[in-house]
Amino acid sequence: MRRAKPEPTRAAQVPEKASVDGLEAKWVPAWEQSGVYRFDEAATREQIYSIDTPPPTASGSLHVGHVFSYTHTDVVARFQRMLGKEVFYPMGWDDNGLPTERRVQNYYGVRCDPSLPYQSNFTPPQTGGDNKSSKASDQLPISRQNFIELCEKLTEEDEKAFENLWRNLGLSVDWSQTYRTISKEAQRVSQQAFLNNLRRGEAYVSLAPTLWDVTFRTAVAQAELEDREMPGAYHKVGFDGPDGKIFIETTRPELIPACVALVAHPDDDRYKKYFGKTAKTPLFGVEVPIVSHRLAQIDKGSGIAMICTFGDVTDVVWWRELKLETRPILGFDGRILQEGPAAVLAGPGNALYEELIGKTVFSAKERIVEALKESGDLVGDPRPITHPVKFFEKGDKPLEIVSTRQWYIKNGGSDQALSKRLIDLGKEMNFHPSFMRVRLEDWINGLNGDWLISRQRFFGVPIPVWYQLDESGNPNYESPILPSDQALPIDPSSDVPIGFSEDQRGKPGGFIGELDIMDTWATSSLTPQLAGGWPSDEKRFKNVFPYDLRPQGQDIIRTWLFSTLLRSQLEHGGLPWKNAAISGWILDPDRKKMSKSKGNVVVPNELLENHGSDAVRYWAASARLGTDAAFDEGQMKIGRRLAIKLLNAARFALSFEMPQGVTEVTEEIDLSMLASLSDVVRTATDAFASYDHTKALETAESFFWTFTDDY
RNA sequence: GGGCCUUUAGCUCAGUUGGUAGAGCGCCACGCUUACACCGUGGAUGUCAUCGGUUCGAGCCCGGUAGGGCCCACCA
Repeated sequence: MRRAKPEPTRAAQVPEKASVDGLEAKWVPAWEQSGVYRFDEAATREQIYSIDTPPPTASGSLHVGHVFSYTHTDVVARFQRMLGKEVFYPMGWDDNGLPTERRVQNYYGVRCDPSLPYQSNFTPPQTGGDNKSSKASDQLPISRQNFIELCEKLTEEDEKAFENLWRNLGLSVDWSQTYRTISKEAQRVSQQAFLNNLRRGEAYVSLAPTLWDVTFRTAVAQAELEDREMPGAYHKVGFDGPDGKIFIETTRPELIPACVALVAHPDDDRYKKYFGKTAKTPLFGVEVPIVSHRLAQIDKGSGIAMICTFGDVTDVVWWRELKLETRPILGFDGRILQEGPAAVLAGPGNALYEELIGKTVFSAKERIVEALKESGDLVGDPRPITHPVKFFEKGDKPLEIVSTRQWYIKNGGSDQALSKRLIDLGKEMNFHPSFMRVRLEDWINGLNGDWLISRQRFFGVPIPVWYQLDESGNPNYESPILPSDQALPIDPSSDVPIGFSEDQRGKPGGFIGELDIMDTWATSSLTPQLAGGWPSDEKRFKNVFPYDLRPQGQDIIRTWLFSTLLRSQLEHGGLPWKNAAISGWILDPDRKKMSKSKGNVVVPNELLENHGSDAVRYWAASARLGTDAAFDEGQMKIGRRLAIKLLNAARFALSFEMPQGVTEVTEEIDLSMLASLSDVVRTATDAFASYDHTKALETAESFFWTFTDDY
């Protein structure tokens, strides 16, 4: 039987003066106590409307944008409840991952050094440091476990602040249904889904050139990239060709020791004669083949380029397709490797390479340019340009490319059938507004490889595998040792695989644990499963999955929406939700996107205090889905005025004696009012049903003013 | 290079299947009319970015151009 919901209370007495102040303090505890928004597990699927709520990054700061989009969702939840639906409206916190680590570093003044031992009763050197990045040298190195404990402590505090904001905003969330992406349960779900992917051949490990952030010392995925315009310079450099100098133009002369070939377009008459022959690199005198490839651009620079391992992603394509040699010179720290390529060490540039060892890319470039000038291999002065350079979206230094062993999940980037299936699923999904669908399609069509999910970080869900060591102590990466499903969650760096004992860790014939953790999105992509109790609570999961609604921001279509769709297809063979409601940005009054770095962010708590929750919600609700909205306190003042007017109108209506014994409305003016009211109800209901809350608001509001002014 | 959205009153925005341009804010004038001064009543305000096409008729449909915002792309 379904639990009876409390009746809405009708105002028992009419207050002296209507006021919207203090409503939050009154209703937040009242809702909590009555449990009016609790999800009823006894409801059947037809009675349920389920929402896969975005778990905000708990380590981020609260933002008006949050208030804006979460209000859109709440409006839908309340409408569905009015229709009589049992609404599943949980809330999660995305608390694992890099943003948390960075916040902990700055907040407590520490950094993680996995080689250090655990300290009990550890007190961090500071609390409450700001979010500006502090220098690594000022941070106290602490053990992995100490670091993780601080992460857990701080995220719990941050989550409380979020919850308070949501409660004050009046979100009708079921606060008994919360989840954290770092919790044991979330780790279990995440590891289980990963193991399922692995067993079905959808997850795999591979040694390959990988985009690498030298500051965070981790691999990053395609979805986390962004381009930034950076100053650079073309350096015209001469190679010794078969019949004299061949000039190339490069922005990265420091990679000359990593050069493995020269490449030009197959149709380029200037260079055709050289294909199949070789040239010698300047300074280092390494002999490299001259090859042809369609991606070489005739009109770019001199039309012939050097291929290095690896300067950019095109180099990777050339290297792979042309089966070139590998001459890496950059380490994980972004500095020139101690151990240079054999061909370089054996050549005339040996001494110069020795000088470069340990230098950053920047200083290596300076030294190389100097050397090129001395040798006469640099023609003219470097020509300054600005060009787009790939960055990790959270990083400060350009990404490098290094060869590493990483875990991947198939995402259609190298699988046409899967790619097509995902696009078809996208077409099955209702996007609100519908034009947002093309962003998903663009993304799927533009994928150029599988999803790299491993991260060389600390605070996250461990990849749950071990590797067996052979007699010489070399790990067998091809067939990892898996835990049993019942054992999850596990941490392979402290747990031991079945059939082994701890003293075999790291020993020949024994095992080692995978150290990498999974990317945040590898867990966030499972929010439908996490909130829905998969895989243990089958009844709950069947009742809420596939969800009715996924609300989210337009900026994370390529990440959250896409990866959730992917995991759902891989695990369940279909859509994770029927509707995706996409909210827009908040722009400041100058129509620029609000962001922390611009210093134009408005703190939501102050807004709620100054204007009242209803007023802020009114502002949020007056913006359509998918449309960027200006931050407009004027609109909040109108909302506040409307709320007060409503209270006053109610006060006025309640001041009349109810006539006794009258059961029928007969006055024409009354009938007319009721007729237009029912039009309003119909229009507003239709609008809500098609996720058009602004029309519903406008219709109701305009009727209300006619009602108070004229009726 | 490809794509999406957007351009309507000073501001923020509506304008349903084509049929004489709308709201709120702001502005101006008038009103202390016991629900509301956190108010009410009344008023002024537009070459619907631009050029062309379809049509009896275009803010709306079609094509071009420009401004603004965003996404994607292998960017030596």
